[in-house]
Amino acid sequence: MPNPSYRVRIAPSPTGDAHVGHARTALYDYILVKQNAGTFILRIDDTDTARNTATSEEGVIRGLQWLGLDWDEGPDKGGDYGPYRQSERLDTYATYAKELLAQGKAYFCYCSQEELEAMREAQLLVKEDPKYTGKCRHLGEAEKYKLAGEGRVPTVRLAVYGGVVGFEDLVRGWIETNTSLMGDFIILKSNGIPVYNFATVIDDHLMAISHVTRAAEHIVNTIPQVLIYRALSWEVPKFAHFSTMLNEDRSKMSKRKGATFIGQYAEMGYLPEAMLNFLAFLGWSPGDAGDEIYTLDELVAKFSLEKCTASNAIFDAKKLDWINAKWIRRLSPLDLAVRMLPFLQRAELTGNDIDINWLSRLTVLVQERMTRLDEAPAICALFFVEPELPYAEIQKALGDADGRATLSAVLRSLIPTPWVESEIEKALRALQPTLGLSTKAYFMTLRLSILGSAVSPPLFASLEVLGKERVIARLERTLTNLASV
RNA sequence: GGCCCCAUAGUGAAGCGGUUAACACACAAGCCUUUCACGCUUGCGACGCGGGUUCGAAUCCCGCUGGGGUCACCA
Repeated sequence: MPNPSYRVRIAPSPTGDAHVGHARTALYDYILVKQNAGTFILRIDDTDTARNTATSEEGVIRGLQWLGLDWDEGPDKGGDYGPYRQSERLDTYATYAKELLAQGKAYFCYCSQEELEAMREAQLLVKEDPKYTGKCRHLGEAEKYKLAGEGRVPTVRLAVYGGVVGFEDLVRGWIETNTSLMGDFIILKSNGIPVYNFATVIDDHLMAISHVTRAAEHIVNTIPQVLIYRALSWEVPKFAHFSTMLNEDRSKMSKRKGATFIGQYAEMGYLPEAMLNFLAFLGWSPGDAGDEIYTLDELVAKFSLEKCTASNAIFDAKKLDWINAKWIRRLSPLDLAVRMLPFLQRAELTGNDIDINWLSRLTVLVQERMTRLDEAPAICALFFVEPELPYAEIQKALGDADGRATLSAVLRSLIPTPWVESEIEKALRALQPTLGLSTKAYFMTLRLSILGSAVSPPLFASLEVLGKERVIARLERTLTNLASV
């Protein structure tokens, strides 16, 4: 049942490119929204002034756009709940911090970083779990005045009173912990900028987010967030924490080990359709038997949070390859040609002046032979540049047969042949019985002599696409060189 | 180390107290075939360990082990 009150957000921090983990969360968000005729929101969580970069916001946006996961509200689109960049909402956070301060639910903390570090070390020394002692919680006005007079700029901490606090997770069930294990935590840094947990709560509430979806590493953040919701007397949204994606060695996916940014996958020649398909099945499955090739629409039809797994999943590049190959085969030749073109251009096999219809004909020949777009240059090269012809191999394929005579006959038969696959095949087959070569040896000789390799797309169709002139030229080249061997 | 999450073949997973423990990728073999690839068929291969509960546990409970996360004026 569609429910327009579904408001789901993806909230990346612009400290890098779009990560594959973000991509999967965004995909699930997108699906949830589509299923419920809801609203998908992009919010930029840029409260980390030290690590933000302007270009990474663009990178994140570009990545999501490449995947085709379009949002309804965001910094680039506007919306009724803006601004959508946390750095532009600082006054809002300050307002709520003041409210909590006024109610005595939060307080100023004048401790310096050095003092905090010293406290931590002292606690560690006596084997206590380090947590803020609450030293500044009950400071009198005079003391505050004095500390401020020393030039100390305070942070704001939320007073935590202990007790068991929990929340319902849509993929994991009830999760709780004893908050007496945590100290009063900072909600506003001394520079006036809120800490992630505080800003997130304020924004999720003000933006009327119904479902807070994110990766499992945020589970521990949820408890302090629940505390903030309570302090503000706000209702908590629904939470869903998805499994962590791991490298093949079971470590967390990181930039150091293989590709983690979706831009990298685009460059390697993965299709966005394949990427989405693959990511969807990492941490979720429809629960029925059958192949796992799904379009976005099919995912929207089948997905449910209840079927998400809570256990970590290893990012299996081999399976991604298989899905990508499947998707490449699903594209129309023209579509594939258009997508292959940038890879051919990057390899300098062609420029912009290429005939896309001719490329489509070539595409048909290589479509079933590619798992990634970046293989296109290697597979297609023989149609663009003159290959080295492997004379020794040709000689070997010929065996005892006379190479000169054989190729001359082929040349004579091909020159008058109308240049379409069926005619080429007819002519070439008709010639075979007169040559005293086995079918295998005959076609291998032709393949090596014209296509330059024992491994190639189908012979007759390749000749057609190559064009009569180039075929004749290559045969003549072989003929000359064989003669001189 | 404390706290939290997780645990079915190499990988992704189905399973929800009684099954010959699905399916998909990978791997192996065969078929198809003028090469490669596609496709098809078959095969290999799993409930981490130990206690309970029960007539009966992959399924429920406890412990252990293992993996992951998190312990910041990062998000």
